[in-house]
Amino acid sequence: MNKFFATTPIYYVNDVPHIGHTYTTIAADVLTRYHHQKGKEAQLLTGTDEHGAKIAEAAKKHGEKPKEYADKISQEFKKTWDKLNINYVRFIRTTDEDHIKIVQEFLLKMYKNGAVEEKPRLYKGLYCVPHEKFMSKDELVNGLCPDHKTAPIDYAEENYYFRLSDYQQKLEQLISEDKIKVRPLTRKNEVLGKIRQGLEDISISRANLEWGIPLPFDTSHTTYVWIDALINYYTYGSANDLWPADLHLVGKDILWFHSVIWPAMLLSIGEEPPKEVFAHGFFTINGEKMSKTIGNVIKPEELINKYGVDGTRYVLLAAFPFGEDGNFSWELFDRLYNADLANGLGNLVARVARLSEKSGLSINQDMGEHETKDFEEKIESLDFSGALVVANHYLKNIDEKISQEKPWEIKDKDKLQKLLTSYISEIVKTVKLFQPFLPQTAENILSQFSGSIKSAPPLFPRV
RNA sequence: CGCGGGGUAGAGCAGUGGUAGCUCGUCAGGCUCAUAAUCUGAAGGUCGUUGGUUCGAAUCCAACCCCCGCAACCA
Repeated sequence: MNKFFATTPIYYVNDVPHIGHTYTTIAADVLTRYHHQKGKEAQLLTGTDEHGAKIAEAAKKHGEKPKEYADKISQEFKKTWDKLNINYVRFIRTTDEDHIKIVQEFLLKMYKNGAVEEKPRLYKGLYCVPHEKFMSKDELVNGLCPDHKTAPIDYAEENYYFRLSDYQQKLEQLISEDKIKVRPLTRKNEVLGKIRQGLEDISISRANLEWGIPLPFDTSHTTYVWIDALINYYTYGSANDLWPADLHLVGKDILWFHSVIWPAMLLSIGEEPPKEVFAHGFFTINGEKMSKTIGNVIKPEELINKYGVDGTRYVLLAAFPFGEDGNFSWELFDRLYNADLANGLGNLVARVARLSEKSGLSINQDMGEHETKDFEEKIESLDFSGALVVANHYLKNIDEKISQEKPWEIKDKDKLQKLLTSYISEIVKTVKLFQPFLPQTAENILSQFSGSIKSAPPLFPRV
């Protein structure tokens, strides 16, 4: 029980990383680091999702093979996470050999257990390629897909179906009893409501698409990309004795796949469903939906350039309650960065370091840790912004105490050093709370406050 | 009548029956160790609207208005 296995979604390589991917990944990393700090064997899995018609098409447009194209974009994600100090245990790709093998084993089990219909069904209809799904006539506007403004193609193909409807009762029970914890609660209710409206069997294969994993029981079909993608968690988890996953962190758009379809797939092969699925909110950008068409997509580099790696990690999680939508604006993020990091933590460290340096203080003892249930409860329920409010209160208290005690007026060296040591003790304890959020900064501060203390350049220059 | 969430100070939020709170911003004052920082204090809200229950409602009930999610390039 002493493990914590968390996942981010694996990101689809039709798009380079943006603030949304970054948000999910940082949250997952913070939580994993927190559990690690608590002494658990905590592991974070992330990666990229690379199959499907959309990728095949995008590659073609660039005059590349799908794999070459996927390699390139996948690399972008990996580079971004490395830059952001994401401590993943593995960067999994759906084109990895072990994944392909596990997908095939998984599907074969499903098939043998009768969870997949023996024969494919013929499906005729209008197919929207960018959507990768069939569309009904009344979804179309003037014969075009309302989202993509393209005409769907007449299409008939045979698909294998997963008997999802068989799991309706079981899923309803597991979710309502929190055996599969779906969070936040509003999402749980939403999912339950939708389940009660009835589950339909779903297609899990494509007949005319080469860029995918062949079905083990009918190699003329490839695995539908979503099915392939979900299994990634199990590819790593099962091979490393980590299953079931403790947490799938997802965006609210893909909650259904993770809380319903994926658990049903696992049940169909006799495996345990994930313990928790948490869906966080989305960003709007200055009040508008973030979209490539509007062109208001925020890239992680823009954030890093302005706030630094730790600043970016902090500001994203501190800005809004996790789980709800938040409206991004540079003004808001600037304010938050200046108030909490530059004026708060950064300045406090600077003022105490300077006073300590002047008095020739040297620290050689372990400062211990805060006992703070409040903080723990918040972070363990993924209330990151709430947890940070708690941590910032500690800092505020130290600032107040310094202003009251006026150490700069104290001439008696022993008395002064005793005071300073008490400040440092409080700072160090608090910094440990910040550590999962600000791993590099925390390390810097901890080393600055051990041994003979020196002033240092600002940790967080004002923006 | 598909299901659900929400509307509280300039901003972001907390507050589920008992004199409206937090963080930021604004204004005034103090301090000088510090990143024009920090500390103290103040201003600022008829808690979406209307009606009801109650000794008492942001909090319960009803109706209405407005935003949003499930529901559609995408986290």
